[in-house]
Amino acid sequence: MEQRRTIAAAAVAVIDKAGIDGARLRDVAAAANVTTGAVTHYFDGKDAVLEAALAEVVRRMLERPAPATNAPFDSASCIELFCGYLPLDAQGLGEWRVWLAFWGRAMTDERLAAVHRRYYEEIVERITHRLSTIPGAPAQQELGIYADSVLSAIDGVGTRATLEPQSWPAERQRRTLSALLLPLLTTLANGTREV
Amino acid sequence: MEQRRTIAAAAVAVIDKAGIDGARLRDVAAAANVTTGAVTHYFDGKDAVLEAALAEVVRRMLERPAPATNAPFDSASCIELFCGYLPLDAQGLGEWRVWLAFWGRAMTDERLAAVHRRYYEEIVERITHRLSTIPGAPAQQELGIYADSVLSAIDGVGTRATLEPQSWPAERQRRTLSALLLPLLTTLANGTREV
Amino acid sequence: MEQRRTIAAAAVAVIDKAGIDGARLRDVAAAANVTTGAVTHYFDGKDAVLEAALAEVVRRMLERPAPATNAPFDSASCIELFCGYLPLDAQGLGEWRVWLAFWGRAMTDERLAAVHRRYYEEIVERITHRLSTIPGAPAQQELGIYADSVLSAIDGVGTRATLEPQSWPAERQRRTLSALLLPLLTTLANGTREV
Amino acid sequence: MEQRRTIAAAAVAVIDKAGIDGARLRDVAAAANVTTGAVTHYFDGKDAVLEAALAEVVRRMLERPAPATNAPFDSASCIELFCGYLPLDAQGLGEWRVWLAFWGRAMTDERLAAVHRRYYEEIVERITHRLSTIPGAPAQQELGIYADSVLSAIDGVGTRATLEPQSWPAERQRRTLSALLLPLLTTLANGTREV
DNA sequence: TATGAATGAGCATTCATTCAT
DNA sequence: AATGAATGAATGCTCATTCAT
Repeated sequence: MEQRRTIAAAAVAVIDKAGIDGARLRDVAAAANVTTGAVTHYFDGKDAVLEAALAEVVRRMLERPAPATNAPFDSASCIELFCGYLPLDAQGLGEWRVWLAFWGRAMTDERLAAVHRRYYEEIVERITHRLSTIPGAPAQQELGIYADSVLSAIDGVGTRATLEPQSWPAERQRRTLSALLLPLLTTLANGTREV
Repeated sequence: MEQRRTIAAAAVAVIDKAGIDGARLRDVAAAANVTTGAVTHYFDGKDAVLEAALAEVVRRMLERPAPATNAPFDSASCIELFCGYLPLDAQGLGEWRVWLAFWGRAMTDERLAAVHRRYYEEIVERITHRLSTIPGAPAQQELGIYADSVLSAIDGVGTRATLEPQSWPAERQRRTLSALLLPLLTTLANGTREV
Repeated sequence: MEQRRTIAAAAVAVIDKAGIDGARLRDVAAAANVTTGAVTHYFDGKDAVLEAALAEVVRRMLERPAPATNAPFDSASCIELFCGYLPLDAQGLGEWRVWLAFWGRAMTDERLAAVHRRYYEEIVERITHRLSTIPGAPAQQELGIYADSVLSAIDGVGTRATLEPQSWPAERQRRTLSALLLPLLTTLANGTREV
Repeated sequence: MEQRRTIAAAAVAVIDKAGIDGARLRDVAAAANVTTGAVTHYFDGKDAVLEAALAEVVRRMLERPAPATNAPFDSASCIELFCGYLPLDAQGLGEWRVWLAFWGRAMTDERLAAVHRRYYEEIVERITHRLSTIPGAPAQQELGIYADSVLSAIDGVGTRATLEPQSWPAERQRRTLSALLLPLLTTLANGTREV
């Protein structure tokens, strides 16, 4: 149903503004221009709305970055690709805020944790695929540790930038992620694997 | 008052178990072996209790890692030092769980955000100090970008390990952080700065 | 309309299963294989559906017992006739369950109370008619007290059997009703009236 | 706690007036001169309040009738004792209204059903004890069927009188119960057992 | 200092009812 | 005649907070 998507999007907006704790179903309904009854008509309850909101954010985060090109490998453009996952603009920041707000809940809510795991699997796969285009890169299987590293770098920078957005403009995020990944990619490209 | 500390510690335990949303003041009181009245006697309200709980976790996280030695620089031991901030054991995981649970709230609660910022400043200072012991390291001022990188790496790995503890035993955390930081430290030690 | 009857029957089934409080119009609609809109199309509201359900049960209860025969009076067969009103089998129990569920509502709902009264009038009349076949029975008018007695006996046994169906198989119901009515009928047949 | 009893009594009053369906926790609280919070402070929820209300009514019903005397057996006074269980006055009617309102719920609520069963056991025991004082009465064990009969008679008359209080003044209830029980007691006293 | 009974505003949730199709 | 999405008032329940002791 189209309304489900609308309500989920409204929930994302409300969580972005008020946090998960401050997100009331009434506000979600108002943001979606429907009544509270409509919300519970489309969802089994608040938890279901929250889960849909998380899924909505995940969907957006996955749609955002430019798809991997077939151009020959280049460290700078590779890093730029990874920067696409960072909260560089207002929209990205909004998504990260909601995404990060769910972490606290995912620890005590198995359904949310499951959505999380699925998202990370997808992201890791994408990163792995990208890294596999590096000339001299190790076998797909061995790339896992590097994909984990890249994802951790993105998460670390993204987290900091989300929690202190004033101090972390896009440029600082890019610089920090580059500082972390450039040596890694160089090492990887040189075939020097000494983990 | 000693009781304040007791209650804050109890709050940490409750949040670890039930999450911030599931943390009721009654449970905190019960965990501290006091009455609800005692809690509101020592604190102005729930937010104050939460803030104290966050401060308690921060205190523990800062006390945990071994202090920087004056031994000559060594990449492996330097990384091992940073690993000390990761959720390698049950206790560390408990702290990270609470710490991470607060991120969602810090985005909409300025007081919590302030505690956060202060903690990061302290951590960044420590990391910077450690990096400054690297032979051929750039000036203290220029080290900021590297300190940010190291902290982001720790946060990224720690976050993932906290959210998927089953899949992230200590060894995997160490390996991933090493993969990220070893090339960085090597670059830094070589004096090659090309960010 | 035939649909009214279908919906009323569905309501009876739902009330039997979930009780009056647990009977939702949605479930009634589902049980009747129609939509909620159809229910409110044929009835003015929930109360009207409930009233129709009660009427349906009353209709069934009146249809159940064998019609009085013209055979010469016989205490045993007379009692057996009255036993026909008891919840002796699964179907009868289902009717009694719904019937009894309505008593609670009838006390605060005049419309339901009216259906009740009409049903009792009909039953009393039937019982009176049956008693009037007893040789030496008093005048129709005086029989009222005995009809009330018989009806009370039936209600008392039926109530208990409905509330504790496990402990009240058909045989126990018959035995109890017989113990109550046999002395009464004997007294009546002897013309000894000393109320 | 004394308050539990107060609230339970208030619940009985509300149910008497509005029925179980119309009994809102807010009204119960108001009737008890406490807030809704106090109600849920003393009870786990609405069901618990209802259960307590039922228990309160049962307690009252058991306290009402005069205790069996040791006077020599007398049919009239024995019946008068049983009449003590009928809704002869306003207070008794109120208790019966609530008691009867619960029947509908007891069929789908095991906890309420359990309270019911316990009450009936107690009543049956009392009646059995009373019947055992009849000269020439059968053994205690055999009295069960008669106790069931007496209880059914009381329930039948009480039910009718509760549902149609206008038509069933005390006198009519007494007369009907007498008509039912006098032949039974006579039969019993004569030692003629032919059930 | 400390208690814990009591408060009551705020919330999700239920469900009969409506109405455009 | 029939649909079923949408409504929104009504209600139970939670829980931080208060206050008399």
